[in-house]
Amino acid sequence: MRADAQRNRDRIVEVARALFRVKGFEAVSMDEVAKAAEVGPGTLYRHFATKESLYDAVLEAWADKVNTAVDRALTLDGPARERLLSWLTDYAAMLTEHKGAAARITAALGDPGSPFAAKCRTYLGANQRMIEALDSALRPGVEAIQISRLVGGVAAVVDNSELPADAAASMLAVVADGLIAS
Amino acid sequence: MRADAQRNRDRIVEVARALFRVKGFEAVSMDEVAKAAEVGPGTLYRHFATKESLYDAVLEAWADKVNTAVDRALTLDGPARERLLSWLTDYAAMLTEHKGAAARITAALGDPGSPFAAKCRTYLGANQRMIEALDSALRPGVEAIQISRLVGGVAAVVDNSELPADAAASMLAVVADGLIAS
DNA sequence: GAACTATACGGAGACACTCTCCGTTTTGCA
DNA sequence: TGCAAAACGGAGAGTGTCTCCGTATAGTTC
Repeated sequence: MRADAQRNRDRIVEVARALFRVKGFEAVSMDEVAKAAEVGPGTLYRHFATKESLYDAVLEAWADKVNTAVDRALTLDGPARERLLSWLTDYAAMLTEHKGAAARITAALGDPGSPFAAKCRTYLGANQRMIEALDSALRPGVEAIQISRLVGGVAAVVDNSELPADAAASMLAVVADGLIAS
Repeated sequence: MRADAQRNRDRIVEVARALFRVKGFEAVSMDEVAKAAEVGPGTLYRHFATKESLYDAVLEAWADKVNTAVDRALTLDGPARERLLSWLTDYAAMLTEHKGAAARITAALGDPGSPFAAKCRTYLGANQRMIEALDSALRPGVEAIQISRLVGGVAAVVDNSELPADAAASMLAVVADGLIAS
């Protein structure tokens, strides 16, 4: 890639990240991103064929955070319920970090053709590791995609309604209790 | 209201209901509704100032179904868990009946200014009746809005990803177990 | 049943948004 | 320095929501 192209691409992603984070996916127009990055719409669309693929690039650094968080959660001591709840809380917090991301990523969970497919694999893998670690403490037959969808659903509600952290926590507590074998 | 206006209004709602149910909220344009109802865009927008208010009118008959369903659920016998799960399943099914409705109604739960506010009150009331009926079988401190949000979140995920009924059932089972006092 | 007025109709179009085409400019290499 | 390939960016096509306003119609009054 030519130096000017690389510069423009980097600037677009940086500017778009700031806009998306604050205003959410829908509320940011591609023209707005192009203007803020001081490029023409044509340039923007050559780098990112659709608005979703731009969003995907914005979320790129994010998969790392998930893996770091699950590593941390796996090393914690304590009862299974506490460890699970701690992980689900971190997980939901990361999903709501960018407005609109939770619903989008969760909707893409079963769709390998989605632009967010790589993010989904990361999330599913993280939940799978958690399942294996907690093992017999969980209800039998629980799958990573179920956990991903449940927490994704909670995160999407929190995100859409802009709920405070304690509302999220009380919903996650219900989910965690439901996931623990009784 | 003049007779021709009433005729047009009725036809618009009828046509819009059919379109929304199949294609979902986003995929139906107001022009499309106007053409199908054989009125001009101006007429459509005089009756329904926004697309959301048209959707609200389409869902009008729906509140009755919720109240009927909760009445039925309250008369059932059996263990609390079964009764709760039966109600949550019905509730989720009604939310996913119209594509896109679950996320929209759930997002409006805490917003009295939303066009869906009346629907939200119906849902919250139904869950409140269920809470009172199950009483001590539920975890302490659970509120109608929590249940509404949890099930709304599950329904939105099911709707977005077009999941089969058994995927919905396994998620609702987790939620129901989490809601039952342990 | 004719005239009149308030009400409703409907199409042209303003505005916003996503995305494309193509003439112009810039870059990096020979 | 010259040149080909790559990238730029703006005009505009296509689609969507929603508005304005001249025209048509319903319902009332005589």
